[in-house]
Amino acid sequence: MSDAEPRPSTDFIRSIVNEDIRTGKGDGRVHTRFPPEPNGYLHIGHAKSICINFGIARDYGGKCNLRFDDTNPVKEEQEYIDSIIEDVRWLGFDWEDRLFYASDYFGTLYEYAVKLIEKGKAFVCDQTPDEVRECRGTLTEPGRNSPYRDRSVEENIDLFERMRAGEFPNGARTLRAKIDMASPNLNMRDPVMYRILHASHPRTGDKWCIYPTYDFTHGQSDSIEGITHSICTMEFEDHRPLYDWHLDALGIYHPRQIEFARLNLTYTLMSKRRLHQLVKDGHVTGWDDPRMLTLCGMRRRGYTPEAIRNFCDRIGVAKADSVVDFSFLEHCLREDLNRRAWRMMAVLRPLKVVLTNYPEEKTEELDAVNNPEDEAMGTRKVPFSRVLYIEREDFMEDPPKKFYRLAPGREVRLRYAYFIICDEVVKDANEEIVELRCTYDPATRGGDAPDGRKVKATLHWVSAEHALDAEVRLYDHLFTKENPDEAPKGQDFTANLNPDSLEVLSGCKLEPSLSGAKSGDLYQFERLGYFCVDSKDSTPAQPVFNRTVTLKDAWAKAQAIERK
RNA sequence: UGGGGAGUGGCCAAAUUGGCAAGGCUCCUGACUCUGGAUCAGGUAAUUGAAGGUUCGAAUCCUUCCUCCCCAGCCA
Repeated sequence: MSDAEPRPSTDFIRSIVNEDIRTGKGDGRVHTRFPPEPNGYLHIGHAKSICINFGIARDYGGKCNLRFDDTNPVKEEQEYIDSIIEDVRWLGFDWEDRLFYASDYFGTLYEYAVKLIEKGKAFVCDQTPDEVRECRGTLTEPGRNSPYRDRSVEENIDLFERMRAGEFPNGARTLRAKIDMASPNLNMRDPVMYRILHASHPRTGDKWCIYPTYDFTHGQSDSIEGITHSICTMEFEDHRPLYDWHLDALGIYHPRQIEFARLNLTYTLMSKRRLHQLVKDGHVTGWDDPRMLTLCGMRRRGYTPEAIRNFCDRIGVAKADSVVDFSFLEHCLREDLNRRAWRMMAVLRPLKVVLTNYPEEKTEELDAVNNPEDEAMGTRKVPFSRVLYIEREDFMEDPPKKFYRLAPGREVRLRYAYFIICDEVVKDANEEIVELRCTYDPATRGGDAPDGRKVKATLHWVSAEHALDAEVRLYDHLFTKENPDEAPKGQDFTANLNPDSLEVLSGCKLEPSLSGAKSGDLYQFERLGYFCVDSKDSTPAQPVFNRTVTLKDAWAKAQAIERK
């Protein structure tokens, strides 16, 4: 094995896992978890986290739990729980019987809290939110102790029990960890462990009126589940000392928290707050709008789980802030679609072509390849007749040098059909081109000339008589700027919304094989891009297709550069 | 001006721990082609944030500095 493959480099998290296994930490066990808060829909950034957590479990023969971090009933809803379960499953991951909720542990967490009170490591504080803020200090100044910090264990226990019993209104008291108000890490300045929230919880209903905070919940939940590596994003790095403090104070099993940089993508926004805003303010049609980088939006757009997973596996895992080019996501998408999608012909902006030397009543069935990348996908028949549609942009009356499609007097090939020559351009009163009159060469049936002559272009087409009508939705980036947050003074990201992010085309002409198209089928409309049936709005009578992504298009690119 | 992180071609990102700067995306050529797709071949692009220092040798070690990100929710 002299020319061994260079071993794929391991990211820093896997290096840590390797080291832990080598040193026998945790008996060589690997157990991760994906811990979403059910307060919104999952997006491509979550996919990265999902792929890391489930991927590491898979690679090391370990396990990965799905755990909802549902400690804030005022923001969380069953709708989100349902969508998250659906999306993680769709992405292709399996948590077997390990679907958990932090709320499953509310009882245990309460006991843990009592334990810390008994150890003198927690106290009930009567300060108002404003007073807490007041005493917290600033980035450069230490905080001051709460006047309630030195209550007796008995009084703390009594008050905490009464908090639980519902004796006090929201915000009246909190349970706080007794750590260090002078800590340079603000998270360590006696952080709140429990707050009073008279709110109904999607899972526990009205059983509780006090709820543990993230900091008092996450590590203990990890501990309870026997998590070995608790992987989260960088903004929690400051919380790690607190994560560790709770676990040590409690003296329970202590997982290790590891932080990585969250995903950013050009032309897209990832924060849930702003995703909410886009939906709420009607800039998109919903969480599953195909322009959204939510998993449900991407699914509706035609992204495959395979493409998303491959993308996540290839972008790498590191701690430095980064912004991945959107074109890389598209690259991964096309790579998958190219080898799986059925090739079809569809004309989006039809231009009528009449073959003047083709018999009026005649129809032929021509053979077309379903996928040149995969012979096993076979061939199909495509009907051909005297009147056809071609793409408007495939004809130019007065073409520039680099344009080598159809033009007056020029010969091109109709894919899988015949060579045709354009003899005449028919215009209406407004000088609009409404029809092309062409002649075909019967000897070129199937697309090859027996005399060996070549044509520069091959066009897609659809027989008018046999065509299916459809609506096609073309999508572009939701934002015009690589960084949507880069807005003019006084304006926010909505100033960068792309007015052309959606273009709806009606009266598109599809080849008849598409009549059986159903949601989830992957298609390439030849020379145009990849398309899918819209899962919401399409009906057999009125089909609606979404453009998932265009094909790479050297001609379009050259034109775009020329226009600049 | 406290604390915590991070800086490697335009964008991600490796570099077996001091040994002669991978790979992918983008971009540009060319070949091939019944998709201006795919594929194949090649190319442009990095004094590794900066300056000093140690060393035969530094992206890796030491000093100083610069820049960016996160933290003052009873959100996660």
